[in-house]
Amino acid sequence: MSSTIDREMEALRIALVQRGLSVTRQRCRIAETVFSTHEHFSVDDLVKWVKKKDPRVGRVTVYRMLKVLVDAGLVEERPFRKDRMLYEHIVGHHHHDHMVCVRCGNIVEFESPRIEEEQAREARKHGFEIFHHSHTLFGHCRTCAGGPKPGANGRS
Amino acid sequence: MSSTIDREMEALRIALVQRGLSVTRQRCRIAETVFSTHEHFSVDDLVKWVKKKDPRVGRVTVYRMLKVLVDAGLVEERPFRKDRMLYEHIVGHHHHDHMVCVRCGNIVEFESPRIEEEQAREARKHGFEIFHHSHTLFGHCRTCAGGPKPGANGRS
DNA sequence: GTACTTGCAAACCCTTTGCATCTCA
DNA sequence: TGAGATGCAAAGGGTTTGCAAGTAC
Repeated sequence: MSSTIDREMEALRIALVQRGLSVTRQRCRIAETVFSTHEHFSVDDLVKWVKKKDPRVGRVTVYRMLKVLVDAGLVEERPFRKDRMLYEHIVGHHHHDHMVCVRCGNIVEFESPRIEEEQAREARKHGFEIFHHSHTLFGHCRTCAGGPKPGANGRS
Repeated sequence: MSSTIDREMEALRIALVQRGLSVTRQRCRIAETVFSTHEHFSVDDLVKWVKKKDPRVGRVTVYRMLKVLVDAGLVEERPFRKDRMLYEHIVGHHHHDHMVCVRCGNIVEFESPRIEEEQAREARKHGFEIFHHSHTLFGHCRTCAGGPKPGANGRS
């Protein structure tokens, strides 16, 4: 199982070298931490996790390392919240989109090849060249929507 | 033509009264300004436009009024930029999504009933109740992509 | 006249930057 | 050893809040 992380750490080292950046203790700790999570996290979350392993890693370094990880395509930004940026560790090239529960904050992932196709068609139609996209549904998850609802078709 | 704005101002007054809020000079100036634009704007843009009409309207009131307008469904937030929030005046119930050019900042609007359907199907599948969604493509617009590209099929 | 609104300034909070010290290569 | 990395503290920049003065109704 840890071989997945090993492979990702190898990809990281390559990414660093390609950019002329050094492989430092801090960068490795941060990357390891990111690679071992599959939740959406804030900078603050990441700082806490990393500091638990090694208190000698500073918040500023985490910010700077996240930029590198995003640039290398190992992490993606998720602008789900207006007060802070969230990040997600990207494994391989498996793409998915999100449904965010505005009540409990739960995040459900989904993927739809049909949407992707249709989206590509729309882009072509407008002469637009897609680099990446963000498709997010906001509402209530099964739990939050299901609670106080007998047979009705509720809406806030 | 201005009857459209008149109708929207009427809707605004109703929205205010329903919320137990007063119809003040500032709120009217801000709403008029929002209703007469169809571009995506930042708080700063709006403050400038409103102050041009009436310098006695403060930035804080604009922030507060935008919250009311969003809550009333007359304006929507567009989290296209990480450094500041953008807003858009919603006319009627005509929904559309966006393609944002990361080079020139140009915003192209598109709509696809097929995507909407597929999206609703995905939500149903996960027991998710959609309130609103955000679907944004980031890349190069026709102009920016068309420049230095002979026949290639570029991707970042 | 009273309760709500406004707007200034200051506070907040996330993020970035300046700079002296430290570390990788 | 030297260029690059780190981390502290402070600055930056958008957004929110406290509060006294002003306004709608």
